[in-house]
Amino acid sequence: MPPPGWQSVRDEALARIRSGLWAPGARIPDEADLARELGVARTTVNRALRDLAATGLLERRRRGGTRVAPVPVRRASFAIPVIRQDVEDRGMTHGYVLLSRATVPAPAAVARADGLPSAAPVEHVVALHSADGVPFCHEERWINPAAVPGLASADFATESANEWLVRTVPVTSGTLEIAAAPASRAAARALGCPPGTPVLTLDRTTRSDRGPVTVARLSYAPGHRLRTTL
Amino acid sequence: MPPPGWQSVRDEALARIRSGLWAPGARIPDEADLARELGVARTTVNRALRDLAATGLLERRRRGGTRVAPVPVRRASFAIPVIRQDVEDRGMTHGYVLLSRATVPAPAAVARADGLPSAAPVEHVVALHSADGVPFCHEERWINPAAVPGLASADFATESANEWLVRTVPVTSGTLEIAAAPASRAAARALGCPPGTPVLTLDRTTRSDRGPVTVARLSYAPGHRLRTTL
DNA sequence: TCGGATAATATGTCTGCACATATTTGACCT
DNA sequence: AGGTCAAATATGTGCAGACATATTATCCGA
Repeated sequence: MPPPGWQSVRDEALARIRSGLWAPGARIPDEADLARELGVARTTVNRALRDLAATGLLERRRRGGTRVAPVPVRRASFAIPVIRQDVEDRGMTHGYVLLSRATVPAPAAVARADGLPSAAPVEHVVALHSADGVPFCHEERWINPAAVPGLASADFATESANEWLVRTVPVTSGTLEIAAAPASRAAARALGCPPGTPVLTLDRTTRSDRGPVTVARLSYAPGHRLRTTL
Repeated sequence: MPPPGWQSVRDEALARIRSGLWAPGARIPDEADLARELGVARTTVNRALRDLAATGLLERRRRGGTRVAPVPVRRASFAIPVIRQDVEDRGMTHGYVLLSRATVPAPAAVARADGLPSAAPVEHVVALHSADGVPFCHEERWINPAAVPGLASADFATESANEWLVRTVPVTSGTLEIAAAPASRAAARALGCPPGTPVLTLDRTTRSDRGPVTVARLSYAPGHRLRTTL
């Protein structure tokens, strides 16, 4: 009988939920009882149940006990990788081309998303990532020079702004928005599809303790899918 | 001096990463040393570092020690809620209309995604969710009757198939794919937009231990965004 | 020099115990 | 009845100590 282990406890709890023994909304035995029943320490039960609660299958409240979530709000997690790694993980070779770079006044939408004063000077960087020579992802990015020392001397011709930034600027927080949008004219040209083609877009904003760092829109080639397992 | 606590340890580690004291790729002190330095038990340090590793900021290997992830692959997690709840959480009232329901031979794409024999009989359910009366999400779903006892007597006119299923069938696993696609003719009509309009689609497959349960495509109204914070 | 067995090491996990903290229950008083 | 406050309770977290396990480093012989 090799491993009791917290994962076994979790699996046992999972089985009871799935079998209906523990019905949705119903309260389950408390940690101490389960520990006794399963012959493990309460700490171990705690870890297992905390794990299930993190995935949304259980709801726990102090003194209120633990109950099976009435509606199992599954929680899906995606790895948000550096694009080069994403491509290479698919067994393809990554290509990168800098399309343009310039200092411009921040467009209104960017200033708003980033919390920058309107029309503040920002670095505008546009690039295209490819996989095995096929356009993969169009990257349009605005960088706040005030929060990024050394920006002027960064060379985005050989390294993507994304990678340079994660290497250089310690990011403290940010947001991510996923949407479907018609390909902009520039993105369409770069991706080799007609303007207006539906493309998956990821809009990221990141901040450091020096203030807003960058706003980026990634437009993936038509047909791209984000996948995860539940 | 209120709470040392594992969260404080995590925050301290975070600060060291962000400040560059612990550089990307570099190895950090081992748990025992940190525990001594911070005046907590190793268990506490372990929990803190495990937490950071789960978010992708640290990489840990037995005997190999812990190091700062060279490229911080942030991990974003979305709650995949029941649509009604999603709408209500936004402070809007949820509406639901069943558009059609029929038993049909499984389309090839569905059979493939679900691992069903081609043209097996499946239940085809189409519905529209609305928020404050405005079209919100078009739901097209195929259900495998073989894995869902009681399907015939389910009433999808008043309750969405989604909710009925999560209430009725214990799901063991599944996949989720997010993509951008042109609105199908049916989805466009239901959502009130021209066919071909870019819409965000979520394709879900779910399985129980009885076999494939359902394949669903949710087409969100144009402009819909999935948001998360990093 | 190349393997391969062996030791060293950092993390993974369990246990038993203790105390902290959020909630709920219920007793008590008005 | 109604409201207040104190107990009871389940989870959250901490600690020290121990052993398990993966992986790396080292040593030794062919």
